[in-house]
Amino acid sequence: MKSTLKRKTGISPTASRIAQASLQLFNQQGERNVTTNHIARHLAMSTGNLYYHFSSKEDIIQALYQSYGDRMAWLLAEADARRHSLEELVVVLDAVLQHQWDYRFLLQSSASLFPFNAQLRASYQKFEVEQIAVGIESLFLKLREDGLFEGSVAAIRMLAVHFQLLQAAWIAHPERAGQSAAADQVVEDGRRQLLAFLRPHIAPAWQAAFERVASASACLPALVALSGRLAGSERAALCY
Amino acid sequence: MKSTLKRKTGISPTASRIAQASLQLFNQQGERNVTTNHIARHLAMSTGNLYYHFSSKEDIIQALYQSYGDRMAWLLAEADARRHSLEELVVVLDAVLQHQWDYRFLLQSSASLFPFNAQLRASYQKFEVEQIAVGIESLFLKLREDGLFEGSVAAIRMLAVHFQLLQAAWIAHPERAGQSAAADQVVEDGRRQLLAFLRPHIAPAWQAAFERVASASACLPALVALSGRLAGSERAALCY
Amino acid sequence: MKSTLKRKTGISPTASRIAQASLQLFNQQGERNVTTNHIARHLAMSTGNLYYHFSSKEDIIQALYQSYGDRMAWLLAEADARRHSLEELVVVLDAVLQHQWDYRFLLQSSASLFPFNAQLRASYQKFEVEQIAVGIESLFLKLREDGLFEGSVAAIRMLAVHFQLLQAAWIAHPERAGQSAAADQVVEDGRRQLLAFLRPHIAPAWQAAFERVASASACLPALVALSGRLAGSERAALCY
Amino acid sequence: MKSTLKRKTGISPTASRIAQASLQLFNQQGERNVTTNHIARHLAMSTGNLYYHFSSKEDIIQALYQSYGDRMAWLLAEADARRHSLEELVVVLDAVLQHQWDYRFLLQSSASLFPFNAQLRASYQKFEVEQIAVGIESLFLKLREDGLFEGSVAAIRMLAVHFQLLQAAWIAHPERAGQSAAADQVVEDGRRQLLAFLRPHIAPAWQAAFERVASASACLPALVALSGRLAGSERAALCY
DNA sequence: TATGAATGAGTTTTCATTCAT
DNA sequence: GATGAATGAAAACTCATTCAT
Repeated sequence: MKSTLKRKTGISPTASRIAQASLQLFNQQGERNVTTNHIARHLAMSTGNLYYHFSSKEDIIQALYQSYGDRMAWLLAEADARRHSLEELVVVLDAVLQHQWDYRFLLQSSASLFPFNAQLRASYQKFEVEQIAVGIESLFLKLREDGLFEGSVAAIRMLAVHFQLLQAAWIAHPERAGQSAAADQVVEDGRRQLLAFLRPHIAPAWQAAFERVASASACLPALVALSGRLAGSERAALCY
Repeated sequence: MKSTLKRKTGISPTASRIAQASLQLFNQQGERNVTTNHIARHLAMSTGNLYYHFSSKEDIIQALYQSYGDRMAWLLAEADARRHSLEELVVVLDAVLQHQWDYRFLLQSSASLFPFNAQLRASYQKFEVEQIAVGIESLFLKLREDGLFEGSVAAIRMLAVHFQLLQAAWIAHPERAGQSAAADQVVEDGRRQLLAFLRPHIAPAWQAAFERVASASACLPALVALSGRLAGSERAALCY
Repeated sequence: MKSTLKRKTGISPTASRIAQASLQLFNQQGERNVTTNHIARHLAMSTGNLYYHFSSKEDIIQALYQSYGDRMAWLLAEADARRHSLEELVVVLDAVLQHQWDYRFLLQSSASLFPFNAQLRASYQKFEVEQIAVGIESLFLKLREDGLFEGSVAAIRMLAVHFQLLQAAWIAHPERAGQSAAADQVVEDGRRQLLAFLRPHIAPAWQAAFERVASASACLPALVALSGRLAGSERAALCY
Repeated sequence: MKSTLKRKTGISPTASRIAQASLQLFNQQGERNVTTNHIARHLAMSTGNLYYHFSSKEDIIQALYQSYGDRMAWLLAEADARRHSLEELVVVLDAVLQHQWDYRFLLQSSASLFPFNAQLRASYQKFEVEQIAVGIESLFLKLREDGLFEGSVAAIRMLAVHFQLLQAAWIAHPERAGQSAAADQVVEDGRRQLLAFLRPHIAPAWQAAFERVASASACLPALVALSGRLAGSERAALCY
């Protein structure tokens, strides 16, 4: 698992550069406002070369979506593996928020990306709905069985849906809460808000532990170290 | 307050027809995929005439945003006025969800509309942040003072933010929750989910009343009548 | 029947100009080497305007094919109506050759136009195969019944096919016979060659008349007059 | 004279493979739709390598034209050598038709290949006009002197031209005669049609022999054997 | 010989906007 | 108010060809 932007093992470094630059520009200026010419020019590269590596603009977005979904699924699996430690769960939450922030153009323009784009819709079904949504629901239900959450199965299911919606909405519209776009701040505030959202559903037995974790700043050395393990080197390569 | 699509009192009926058709097409096909030529053709009208009434495509969106914000602010005032009756509050919630659904293209593509669009950004600041967000927060704090909500001021503030995010996310991405696009269903499910979201924060004294309202179907005659008063004639004019 | 380049009654003069210019450029330089930019520039017109009148380059070719087929079918009907006069038949033959010469790019590049072009293939089936080919066969069989041709039905059927192939081949590759591209010369030589091709199949009773017509030059006043009636004013508008 | 695709004796087998693949793809998909990248990919070869062996796409077509013309001239010489046996003449005719079918893209798109292509035009002059056309005319005139054809020198000259045009048209547009693209069928029907075309010009003394040959199927062992000698090994190398 | 990434001019097409009538 | 033809800049994408290795 080197770089999540590599679609297959051995993808060319140029394709990787194109994907990275596209991600950066899409995030900064909006996918709509970034043309293939912009991307190529940004990389001091000919359009022809860009199209040598990707068959279309859609193909680039598709590849980005792929790598977004891949890592998202992996993070979900991590959360599942670490679900007995609240501290580690929060670290994963941070990593998820950071990841969504890294690919925020997808969350911000997914609605405008979908109409009349069969391929992306298909990917969306596969990743977002079938994997991510199912994974989050499953995680929440397990946490309920572990005793973390109180409430009926139906209630926890709904909680999972709301959690996912809030997560995405937070990333897509941080400015709605009067937030400027400093990455770390978005992640930290996001964590705080999501934890606040979950608080009423935490079982009494866990509340003390929950408050301890919730009030801890992101800078605790242990968390940082763990976070490093999760989100480490490859992120540096992807995000501007 | 006849039609919320009129920018000023006495605006031409043609401009109104243009705005209505644009809203319909934007919602159905995505703003990105609807050209000014489409709109004009849809109205069996010349492009030139369209540009006689609106100075640009952006101007149309601006007008739609205006009318969206106007009614939104009015609904918020209604909620404030009716905040002593849970039944009526829910009616307003329905009206808000319906209104957001009517203008869903704004919620779905706001992120992709903003970059490099100073005017829209300004409107956004004015309406969404200064009015709507402030209004919701203020409403929630008043409801807290009325005894409906339990929690610290900070907690209720956060609740208001989450409430607004969830509302918007629910409208913008109904498919994320496996929801098909049947308007009435979206509204009804949205109400149910938002109430479920609020439930943990309802003070014990109100819980019985809350459950009564939450379990009531949308078809209770009284509610319908009230809803009619709220969402009445102008909606018929706007929505196909 | 004003101009065969008008697809419907009342087509805009600009669309007509585009079609005419395209026909001229396609004939002169080959469809392959003529871009929509060339056409627009040739008419001192913006590309956008060209695409306002035709939805694609294919659409232009389609329109040309349409008008080619329309007039071709009409000429065939004329031939049928005049089949009792050899003189008049020859006049129609001239008109057909002239018409094919006017649209020679179609005959020259039909093979390269077809692959992967469903619409044109369909038009081709409709016009060339179902109308023209059937029409020529039917004409030849009637002429056989009139006593002009000798031979079995099968033989005359084959004669009709060969006649059509020769006609097209003559227009498509006049240079193959060492012919320069002077329009009138192509037509006159084509007529002579096609008549020579038919000669062996003429029944003895008609041979004297046939030779008289075959040896007559194209300039006989009567023929010219008749030809004028057939191929008259609209040709001037179409062909450079 | 090993492979007609070798431009000089001893040309590299790679160049040969390129020419063969190009021929195949041009025939199947039309020269217009086959890019040099297609050809290279089809051969699992790099573009660079293709351009090492041929200086341009035109160069490939040129080479194909060369080998087409070479074999055509050779077949014509064969026809001349065998002109005293009708049976053998027909075998040569079959070989010619097969050869033209093997290179049908040239006949189908010659018109669209010529404009602005000086080299090809030159080749065309050299092969088609100076050699093939002259050769066919000379053959027909000799056959006239041998007593096979009746008619004036001028008439036989015209017959030769028509024969060549029909041959090419038959190959270039088999669909024009409602013919599907099965190679053997095209050849067989072509022979039948061309013989029917010649029939009226056969001198009475030869008619019995002519009918015998014309009605013989292509499968007579002797013919097949002879055909093998004519069209043998090199065809296997050229055609997919 | 061979590779394959890179080039760049060109192609079709789109669309917000203008303008003469 | 209304028409609709016209504009032009820019978008996505293609492809013959080159070049460093």
